[in-house]
Order: sequence, then C-alpha cells, then structure tokens
Amino acid sequence: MTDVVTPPTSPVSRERSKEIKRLSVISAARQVRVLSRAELTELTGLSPATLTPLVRDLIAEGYLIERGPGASRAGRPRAMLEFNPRAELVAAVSLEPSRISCEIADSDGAVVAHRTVRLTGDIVDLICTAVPDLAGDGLPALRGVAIAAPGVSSGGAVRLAPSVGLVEGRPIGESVRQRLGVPVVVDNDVNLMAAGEHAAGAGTDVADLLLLHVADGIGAGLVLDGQVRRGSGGAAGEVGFLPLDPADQGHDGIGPFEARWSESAIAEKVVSLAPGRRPGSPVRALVDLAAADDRAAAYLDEVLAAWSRLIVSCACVVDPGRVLLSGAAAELDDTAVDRLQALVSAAAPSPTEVRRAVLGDRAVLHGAVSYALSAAAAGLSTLLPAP
Amino acid sequence: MTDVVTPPTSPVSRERSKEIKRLSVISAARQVRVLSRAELTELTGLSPATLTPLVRDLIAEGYLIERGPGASRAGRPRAMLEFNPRAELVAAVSLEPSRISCEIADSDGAVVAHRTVRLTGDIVDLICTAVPDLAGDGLPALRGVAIAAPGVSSGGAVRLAPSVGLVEGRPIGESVRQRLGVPVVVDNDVNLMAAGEHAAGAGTDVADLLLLHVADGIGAGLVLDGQVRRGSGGAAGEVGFLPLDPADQGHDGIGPFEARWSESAIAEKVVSLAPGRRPGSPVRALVDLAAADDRAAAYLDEVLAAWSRLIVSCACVVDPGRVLLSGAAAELDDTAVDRLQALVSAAAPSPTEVRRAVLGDRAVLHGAVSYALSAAAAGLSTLLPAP
DNA sequence: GATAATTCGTTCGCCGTAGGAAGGAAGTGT
DNA sequence: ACACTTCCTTCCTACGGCGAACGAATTATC
Repeated sequence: MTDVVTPPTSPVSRERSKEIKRLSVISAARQVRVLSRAELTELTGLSPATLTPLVRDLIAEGYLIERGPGASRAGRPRAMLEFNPRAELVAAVSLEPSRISCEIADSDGAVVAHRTVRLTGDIVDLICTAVPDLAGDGLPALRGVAIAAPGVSSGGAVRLAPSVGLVEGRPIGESVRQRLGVPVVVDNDVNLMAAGEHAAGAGTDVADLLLLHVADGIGAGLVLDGQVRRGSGGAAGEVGFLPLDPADQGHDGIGPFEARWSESAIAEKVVSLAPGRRPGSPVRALVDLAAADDRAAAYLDEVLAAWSRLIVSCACVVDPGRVLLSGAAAELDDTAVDRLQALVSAAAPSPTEVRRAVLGDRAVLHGAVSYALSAAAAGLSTLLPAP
Repeated sequence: MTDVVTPPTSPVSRERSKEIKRLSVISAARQVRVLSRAELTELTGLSPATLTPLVRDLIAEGYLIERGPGASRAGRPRAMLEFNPRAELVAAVSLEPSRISCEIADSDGAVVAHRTVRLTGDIVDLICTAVPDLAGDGLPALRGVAIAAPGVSSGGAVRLAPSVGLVEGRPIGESVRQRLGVPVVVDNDVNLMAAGEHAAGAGTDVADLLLLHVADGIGAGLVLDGQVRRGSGGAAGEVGFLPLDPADQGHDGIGPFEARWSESAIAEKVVSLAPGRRPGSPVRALVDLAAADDRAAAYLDEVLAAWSRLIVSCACVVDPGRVLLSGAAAELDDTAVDRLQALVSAAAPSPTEVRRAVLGDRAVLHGAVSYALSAAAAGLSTLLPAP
C-alpha cells in the first residue's frame, strides 16, 4: 500500500456515493439471492425512488435478473429480482512448484472454467494470457484475481513471509493488476483457506477463526473481525515456529514445533509403527492404526496433546473462538476431534471450539473469490477519515 | 453490538455525507494542529468552495480557532486555523478494587480534571454523577467515556474475559451510555494501554503492535491494523496461559506461564536472593542485583529467556512487528532489553522489535481518549456495505 | 512606488442526486 | 364490483458539491 501520491479525491464525491449505493444493493442482493425492490429498500435504507433507476441499471448490466411476481398476502405482488452470480467473476491462480493452476469462478464459488499450465517463461505473462483466455466472453465481468502463493504448506523454497513478500510486493501482483486492470491479491494459501472457510465454509457464522493447516509444515490462517490478518510482516500464523517445548529444535527455516508434529514428521513415525510404504494420509493411517495398536494409540495421544497445546497457544494470544482443522489435521475422526476439543477446553482461557474445516481443496478457491469480491469494495474504505 | 432492529437508514443520506466531511476536516485538523484552508483542501480532497461554509461552522462550534496569517512565500498569506483540543473531551474511568478514578481529558490526552471516588453504592450512579460534575461547562463537548476494568493485572476476582464481560456486556457500559448519551467503551486496562501506546506512545508509527504488560499477572494488548483486537470472547492477550513449558502448571485462574514469570513470582525469587523486604519494583531490583551477584544474573537470564519465548510465541501467531514492554517489564534497563531483543530475533519467524512502552501510567488515559474519539467516528462504519 | 504576479479565500450558480408525494399497477378480501 | 393493500414508478423539489469567476492580500519586478 505504498501511498504513492494519494490522489486527494473528495471523500464524498458524487461518483463515490453512487458507487456506494450500487455496492449496497449488490451486496444485499448477493446475500439474499432473490428479493423484491421493497425488500431492498428495507435492507439498504435507500428510498424506492432512488432504487428504481439504480435497479434498472443493474438489470441492464446483468447483475440482476427480473423474475416473475413473488408471493404476496395482499396488494400488488412484488416483482422479484434474482442476483446473477455470473455477473461477477474472479480468477484464482494457484502457484505450485512446477505449474500454475488457474480457475475462473462466479461469486458463488462455482468454477466456470479451469486449466493447469506448466510453469514456463514469465509467470506474469502466463497469468495474463491464461486468465483472459479462460474467461472468454466473461472477461468484462472479471472483478479480481487472487494469487495463492505456496506458503507454509510447501515446505520448500518459498516458505517464510519475506520470501512470499518477494512475490507479493510488486513483481507479480502489481504487474498483473496493471495488465489486467482489476484488483489483484497475492497471499499464501493458508490465509486464502481461512478466508474461504470464513466466507463459505465452517466459519460463516463467526467473525473470528483460526484455520490450522497441517501439511509438510504447520501454518495457520487468522481471521479477526471478519478480516484475514497477516500481521506486520505477513508472518502471522507461522505457528510452526512456536517454542512450545524447550527440547524441540527447528532448523533451516523449519520451526521447532512443526519439525516434530507436522504431517511428514508423523508419517515417519507411522512408518516405524507399521512398516511399509509411507501412507498417503499418515494421520488417517495413524487414527486407523490406533484402534488396534497400543503404541499407535499412545502416539496419537501425543500428537493430539501437542496439537492441543498449539491451539491453546493461539487461543491465548488471539482468542479466535473457533479453530478449524485443515490439511492432515482434518483427517482426524470424530472421536479424535472430540478428544482434541477436550484437551483444548481444559487449558484455554476462553471457550474455543475445535472442528474440522469443510471445504478441503475448494477452500483456496472460495478464499480467492472472497478476496476478489472484497477487493472490489476496498476502494471505498478510503472513504472513512482516519480516526 | 446487538443489532437491535437495524435502523434502516440510507447509506448515503445527506446528513451522512455532511457528517463525513466534517469528520474528515476535524481529523485532518487534529493531526496537523495548525493549518490553513488551502492545506485542508489538499488533505481532505474537498474543494475550497465546500470548505468555506464547513470551516465557518466548525469555528462557530469551537472546533477550530482562527489565528493570524501564516507565512507565505508569495501571494496572499494563508489564514491559519488551529485545532482546539478542548473542543472534544473524553472521560476515562478506571475501576479499581475499592475505588474508581475518573479523569476528563481533552483530545491531546491532557487531563483537564480528575478525581478519585470511593466505591460506594451503585457504580453506574457513581460514574454518571462524577463525570458531568467534573466536566462542568465542558459537558457538551464530552465525546465519549472509556471505562477500564481491571483485567489481567488485578490478579484478583475480575480476571478472565468472561467476568470482565459481565461488566462489559450490558450492566455498566450500556447503562452509562443511556444516561450520559455518549458512546461508552468498557475494556480491560491492558487493551487500553495498547491503544494508548498506539495512539500517542511508542506505537504511533506502526499499524500493529503487542503490548506485554507484566504485573501480578501477565497480559497483552493486541493492536492489528490499527485496531485493538479482543478476539471472539474478549480473551485475546491472555498470554499468561500460554503452555510454553510442560513443567509449569497454572491454578485457580492463574495461567501456567504467569504463575512462574509474573512480577509477583519474580519478587519472591528476588527476596530469596537478597533477603529483606519485598521490593516495590522487583524487576528493577533484580536488574540492579544482577550487576554484582552471579546468581541474580543467572536468574535474570532465565527471566529474559522465558519472556523471550512468550514474545516469540506471540510473534508466531500474530506477527505484531513491535512488542512494547509495560508494567514490570518496562523496568528492564537498556542492556537487558537489548538481550531480550537478541533472544527474540533469534527465534521469531519475522523481524520483531522489542522496546519499552513510554507512557507508563498515562497509557490507559491515552487509550481511553483514543477509544472515545474513534467511537464517535464508529457510527460511520455502518456506512460501508458488508462485503 | 506602481504594476504584475501569485496565492488564498469567498461568492455565485449550475448540475446532479436524494427522497417526498402522488399516482398507477396489480393483486386480495368482502 | 368495490374497497383495500402493497408495490413500484414518475414527477418534483430542495439541497449540496464543486467549477468558475471574483475579491483579497501579499511578494516580485521594473
């Protein structure tokens, strides 16, 4: 947010307020899906007289579709308007080690088109050709692009915030924004997952949540007051570095906690408990194993205890109220989650609910949708004077 | 924030936009203190024509005071306007075990009047008579009341968020608001300190910070993106409960970490190192002692190591970028702070600056001022459509 | 020292928008 | 069929933002 020259535009210029009204209506419609003009006056507070031309415009632009008359107890039936999710498209680009996957989704998070491209040449070029190509006719409806950089879960080169920042700072994000002309957000995938679960998953009913993603590393995405919080250096959620046990040691960009309790660390142990090929889902394998094997059960207890201390730590610092288990942690079965919950409740200073994330792979996509849609509205936040 | 019936007022009604402009100007003036109308056009983006009547109003209301002409290189000299801090007063009420202290401050945080009252009868009555009484003529300028409930630092009955919530929920805050007719914020004192340091202390230049307050308990106040974050249950910053060492055990509402590393725990140890009366400032005493006594030096090392792990834990979860030492932790001398900084830098996943808080006792007051002033502007946040 | 140049602030007036009021539209109840 | 209710639209007015012209107060220049 390098305040370049801060174009000193009036806080309440005409276009501004018009834009605000538009967004009020659109966001109300997006939530309610099918509604009448009368409901819009209630929801937005705008007068019917103001709404008439506004709605007309929105219908013309395809945001709203006029449907037949709705039910009415008495009087003229309300002419129903349906929100058209296809009116707003977003692109979600996921950077992976050797390829990028690119999806176009409507504002429901329904995938309209997707493609995977091998990583050759310039990333920016790749994105800037793939996205318009995929969007096709829908390109004018594109509202934003969200780029998920491999964060914690990669375990590879691009790992800590500073290096993600390298991608985030100007190079990719700003270049793509300039070439496509829409807002672009670059963030690590765990943050996007957290945003996704908040927008469309297991966190729609709360304003705060923490998504704990266990993979080769361990990372968390933090939503506070409805917004993803990245911290000052973008390193919020680097919970793999928590110093929860003096005995544990991290190394080479691997935090002390995740060195011992990440999916890969667990996988090794599972192999030693049940020799054979490294299982694809070591945590699930461990849960299964624990049913019959005492040593596995004991180790599972250890894992749960460790994870619970991690969760409690987060609860102490930010009190998210709800913790979502993602990645390998989502492989726990109900009883294991219950036990984890019990451990957390016993030690956390405030009620903290532990449950599994529900979106799985689609979390990043939904997060991207949510980012891109709110990025469109973000221009407005300039409106409020700084306290 | 019980959304009562959501008064469906238009997002961009005329009065609203007028109010926004007013606040834009006021907030610009508050920051710059002395400025001309020309500077206001630059800062707010409003046209000179719009400003003329607005400034006239503000002068009439006492927000701005016309001063003589300012310097000018060429052309007509700018007529300077000075922001009048007395135009906005706030009350800061601090609840203590057996009394309440009440201060009226202007928006600079300068105390205009103060009084301490023994806690007799109904708290709400007490506050609602003391505040108007203290404010006197200035009552119409009262913009808000901030009530600091003894949080972590009390070590007594009112300790965890739920119990503070008891005070916070309806009883006190809402009653006072209704009787005085101004916004009221109730929060624990550590949060207020964090807000104060952010607004007027060692954190004015950053958007994120964590204030670590060591007293009988250990608590933290968290500012992220310029706002105090309380978490879902108001228990954010309960870092005394961090499970950083399996050996430590909490009890009776005392967290495991603070049981061992709080000011009172340190005081005991200091007494055992240098028999005598319990020192008033045990940490300072320890620092002094460590200069000459090897055992004290070793123990100081332990304390610093423990605190550093606490700070690192916070850095992992929220990455505040800056940590302010408050309460007993602010008694460390420069070399001790430097060593703490080194320990933190070695283990934190992102750069984290450790320094002492600067406001001391006045932090709560400044926090109250900042709360009350932003509460006045808070009505505006309704303006933006939810994403 | 007069005149030009420059910068500030204000007044005027146009335009666009918000929203009140009234009226038409399209149903339900009696 | 008639009143009644509710919804939506059109007309109209009032008001606020801001462009433009103007007056004010100083410095630079000849």
